[in-house]
Amino acid sequence: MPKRPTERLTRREREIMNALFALGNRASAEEIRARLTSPPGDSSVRVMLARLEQKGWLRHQQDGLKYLYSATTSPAVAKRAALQLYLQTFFGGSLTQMMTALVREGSWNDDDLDELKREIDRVRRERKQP
Amino acid sequence: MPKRPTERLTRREREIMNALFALGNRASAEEIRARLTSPPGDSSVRVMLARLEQKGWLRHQQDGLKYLYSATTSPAVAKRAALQLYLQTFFGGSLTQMMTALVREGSWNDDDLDELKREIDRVRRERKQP
DNA sequence: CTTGACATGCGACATCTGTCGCATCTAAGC
DNA sequence: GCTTAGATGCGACAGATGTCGCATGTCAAG
Repeated sequence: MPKRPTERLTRREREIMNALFALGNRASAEEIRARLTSPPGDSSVRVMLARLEQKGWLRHQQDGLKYLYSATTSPAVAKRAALQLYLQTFFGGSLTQMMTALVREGSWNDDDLDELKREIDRVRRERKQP
Repeated sequence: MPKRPTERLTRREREIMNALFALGNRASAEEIRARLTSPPGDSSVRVMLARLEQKGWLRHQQDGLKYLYSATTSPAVAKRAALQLYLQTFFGGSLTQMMTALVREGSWNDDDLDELKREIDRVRRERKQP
């Protein structure tokens, strides 16, 4: 009966979820609090965490005295959703367009570019034999 | 005297800004409204637009009878900020890591991969002569 | 057993959000 | 000159949001 996340996230709630993902989807109230902009009191953060859990976005597990929180939605799914929104907003939904733009605009060193090329070749090679 | 955006954006406000960028940073209230999830009444949207303008995130210009809105922050800057947040949240801030991950996970066709490689080569070549 | 250091969670509350109805104001057509 | 279609913006308002203080509970050290 882990309730499915339904209601939408507020600004602070979204911020908390992001912090949680940045922390590897496993963190205490205090670790999360430290990552928030203008960190509110610990009390406030725990209220938000409780609300998020209530809404079905989080679960917690006891760890000694404290709770460790993690998202019910997997990071992979959240990551994909966030990217989708970003693409839709700034690149008309085109992943290719974004990639080429980033290659062009990013500040890359030769090693990065090499690695990227290697990755491309590897993917293409694996594609040949399905 | 175009006031600098200061206060933070609410969920709906963020959604409106995103819609505006997706529309090429130049759109009417109605065009924006159509892009929102569970579009509210037109009256509501115009209140939000007015608030955003009040807060310094938007400006408007008359176009016949109606207003055309655009962000005071350039799309380029907004794009960069959004990416930064995404990277921080899901890839520890590493652009390289994200790129290789996307090459690996994305569903690419050969043309896309070719174009990407070509872009990489072009960037590397231009780098050689600074 | 008392005390401290940490945690959780409840109740309260000022403010912000999101939404709408309606009064107005053009511009164009009868 | 009326009327109509399409816009803007004001005032109101219920409910959501974000914050905190404090009561409570637990473990470990004195």
